[in-house]
Amino acid sequence: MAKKPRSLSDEALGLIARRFAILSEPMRLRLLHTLFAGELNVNALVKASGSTQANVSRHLQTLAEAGVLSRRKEGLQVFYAIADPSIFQLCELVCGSLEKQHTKRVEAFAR
Amino acid sequence: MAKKPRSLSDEALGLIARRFAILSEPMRLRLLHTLFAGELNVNALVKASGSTQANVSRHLQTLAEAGVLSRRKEGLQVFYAIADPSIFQLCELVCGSLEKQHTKRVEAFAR
DNA sequence: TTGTTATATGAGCATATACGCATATAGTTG
DNA sequence: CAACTATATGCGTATATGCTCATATAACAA
Repeated sequence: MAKKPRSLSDEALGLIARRFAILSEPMRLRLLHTLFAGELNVNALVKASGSTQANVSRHLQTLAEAGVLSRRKEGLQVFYAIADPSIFQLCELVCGSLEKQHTKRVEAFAR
Repeated sequence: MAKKPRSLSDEALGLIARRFAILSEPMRLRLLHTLFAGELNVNALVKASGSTQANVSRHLQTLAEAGVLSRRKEGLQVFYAIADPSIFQLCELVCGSLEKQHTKRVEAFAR
């Protein structure tokens, strides 16, 4: 069922492209990677990322609006967590693909 | 082994982000989707995409440079094909995730 | 050679967005 | 109420990139 050819509308293509665009910024990937260990508040993410509070806040909002992160307010603090588990698999897939590419390049020079 | 926590360098994050950026344009996704059926030359892709020859050529080059497509010259024509099979899984994952999101939204209104 | 076809590319324009700075808002404490 | 903390946001700027138009290049044919 997962293998049947899909016919994609312009709207669907736009949504898919948007999802990839969300993941196309190194700073957002760093935040996601930090959140792989579990829920964190903004301040913790600011410290872990080495970026500014304003910048981190904006990226978190972008990720939350896209449904990638969940947002939970507790007093003064806001906690973000990964809401879409497919993110793990997406990153694993891309990492694996890039590693394979790199291996092939190395082998091409080694012969 | 695939589940061990990865520690990602800035360079690795940049490469991963770059791969996602490659997939973040609707026109490139349309070209990839068309190529799911098999190898095609530029002209066929121009017709299938409804875009201009210059634009399609540029996008194909972007995808080929990223290692997503392969390039084969035969006389006057150039044939492109999907070189990285992980693309199929990436698109399936994203489509599945977006469908799930949509379903949840519908259910939220239905209650 | 000249002409024709298929593809690639240089230049300019328009748009999107990441970032920094300053400030606003919300919640807590006194 | 004021003061403090945690987070969000408005604005300006710089950069990246997608698109169009025109032209260049490459391969083939006559």
